[in-house]
Amino acid sequence: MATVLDVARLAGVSTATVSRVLSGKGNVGEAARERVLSAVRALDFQPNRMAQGLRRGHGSAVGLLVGDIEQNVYSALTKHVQTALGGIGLDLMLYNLDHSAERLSTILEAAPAMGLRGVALATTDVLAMATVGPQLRQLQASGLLVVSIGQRLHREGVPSVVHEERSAARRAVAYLLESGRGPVAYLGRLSGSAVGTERYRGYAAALGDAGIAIDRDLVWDVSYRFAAGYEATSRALDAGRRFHAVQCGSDELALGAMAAIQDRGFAIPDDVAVIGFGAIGWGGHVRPALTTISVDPAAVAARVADHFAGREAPALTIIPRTLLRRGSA
Amino acid sequence: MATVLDVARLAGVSTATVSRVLSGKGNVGEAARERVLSAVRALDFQPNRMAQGLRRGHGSAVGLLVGDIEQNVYSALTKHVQTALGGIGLDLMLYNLDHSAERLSTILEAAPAMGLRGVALATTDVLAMATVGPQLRQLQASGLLVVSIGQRLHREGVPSVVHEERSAARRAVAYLLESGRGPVAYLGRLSGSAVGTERYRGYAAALGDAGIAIDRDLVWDVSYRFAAGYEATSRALDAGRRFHAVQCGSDELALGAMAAIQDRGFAIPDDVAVIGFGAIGWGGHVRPALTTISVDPAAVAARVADHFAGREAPALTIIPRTLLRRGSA
DNA sequence: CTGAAAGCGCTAACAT
DNA sequence: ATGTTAGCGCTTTCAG
Repeated sequence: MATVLDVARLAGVSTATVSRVLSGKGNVGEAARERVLSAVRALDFQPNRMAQGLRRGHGSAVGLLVGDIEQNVYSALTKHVQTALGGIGLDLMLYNLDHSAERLSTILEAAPAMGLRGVALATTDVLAMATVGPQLRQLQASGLLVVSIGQRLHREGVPSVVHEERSAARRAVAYLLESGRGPVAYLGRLSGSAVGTERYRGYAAALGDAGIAIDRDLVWDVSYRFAAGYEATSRALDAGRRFHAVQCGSDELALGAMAAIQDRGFAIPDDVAVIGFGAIGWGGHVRPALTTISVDPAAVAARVADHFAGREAPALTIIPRTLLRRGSA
Repeated sequence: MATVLDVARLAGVSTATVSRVLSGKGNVGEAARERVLSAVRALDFQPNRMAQGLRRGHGSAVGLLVGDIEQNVYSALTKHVQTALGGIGLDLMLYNLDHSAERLSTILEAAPAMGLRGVALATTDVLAMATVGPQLRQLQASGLLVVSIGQRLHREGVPSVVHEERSAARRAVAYLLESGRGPVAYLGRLSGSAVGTERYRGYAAALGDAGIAIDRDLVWDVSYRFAAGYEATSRALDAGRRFHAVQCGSDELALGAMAAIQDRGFAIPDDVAVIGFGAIGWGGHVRPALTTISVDPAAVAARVADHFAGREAPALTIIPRTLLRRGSA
């Protein structure tokens, strides 16, 4: 591994000049610059990131904290964030929270010592701001860049990049109602999830718009995974609840609901229409194909990169969603 | 951020002693150790990873290079690898290869300067060993730990942790044949994928065992994604090919095949049985539920961690697979 | 058992 | 425009 000193010697300049050429800061004569550059190439020099980090006070990796990388929403996000960060010379340190608040705190606690340039928090779990808030502020005070993805924390001073939630759900449910698919049930996580509540509110708003009262028996509060969707829907079906559509809080849930409906011999969408939320990969390939609400991880990643690149960016960015009409509704 | 010097001062010892206590290397008197430890707690000291890395010559993060994090196989693997590495004090730097050989080379090239402790290569794409081989050896020469996941590179001197491929496929196809589901088609990537060929060979072996000749029209060489499976199967169906089962090289492909079959009004598994490969998350929730071949990311991660922990581990570990019988076959 | 001191590779004042 | 130099925080000989 060649060092700046090797480059400096070969180019016949001092290490300071090498550093200046490489960083682009400070004035360097054309002749010297040329020689440095060719020495860099000749030695295949790559600056040692740890030394740079030690000197600068922070490294060149951003910590991405995701709720659960195994869920497609997060893996798709991760992919785009990694690409976007790579574009501005930043690496990605991945931390899987596994939806654990304790783990989140531990990681936040260790972030400065880790040499992270910043932290991107991507979880929709409701955060205990009493403990997380101070930690986040502490990080910012240490000079770390902090960004929230999917959850609005801009009031807490954390720039946030989120998707539209309530209005998107509202439009989807309105579509169901207009298509004569009522009564419409809601399947999703109401508490514990920062976005779950918003989505439910969109459902409630759409019913309100249509002058329909909310039927508590048609609102199922569950976790986000497949099994939860399957069970809740099965229970409702077996209990003889009357509904002709289900708006789900996630695609996983929607798939679970579809399985429950199909297992009981009902047809989708004729007997029961289903709309998911999140447009994960396989939704279009299931039969019937899942009608769902879009996500735009690339747009999110682009905005997140803006923040880490130090580019001007709004404290709150809201990415729009659209209804993806496919076979299930 | 407290430094070793702060701790040393508070404990009334030298920084060397603090370092010795923290690393557990070297002898330290009981009294001194106690004082250091309580000083560490009092100051909430956490060693600066970049300084440690600079001094030691390498950092404490492992680079995980995955083919495509958005594919469930890789995200599940990543999750477990991150957990396992965390257990031995290592962080995870994620690099998404996007199946690009060029990107792989770039990352491998930069790895030492990045301060990585090691690199875990998780891709089943066929590697151009002429260029990748030397790079890998170069990394090892620089003291980086290198492990291959999913692809056998132990002959190249890279310890590998892989799943059973050929024999697992062979058993699955044999099961199809024994259940009277023949003729059996094979849908998967034959070239370009290091495991695709192996899986196909398992298929071929099972046919051979049953004394059946391979019908080239029933072997579809495609990429790994949904769409490819859908199209290949549609084409075969529309061309009037005769087969009553499809062994697929991946679950994504299987889902595509199922959609094609269902779209043409055929029943699964009665008209055509389908077996996937890989047991990704949603397979059990589709209808009919996908019969597939298991994966064990936790087992893989555990072995990978063994390598990075410097624990004794075999040059080649093969994780067994089992047939997961569900509804589609 | 413990301390002093050198130095990992780099950057940023500070000189010139 | 360019060089000199002082560390960033830590580990590790080398002395004692």
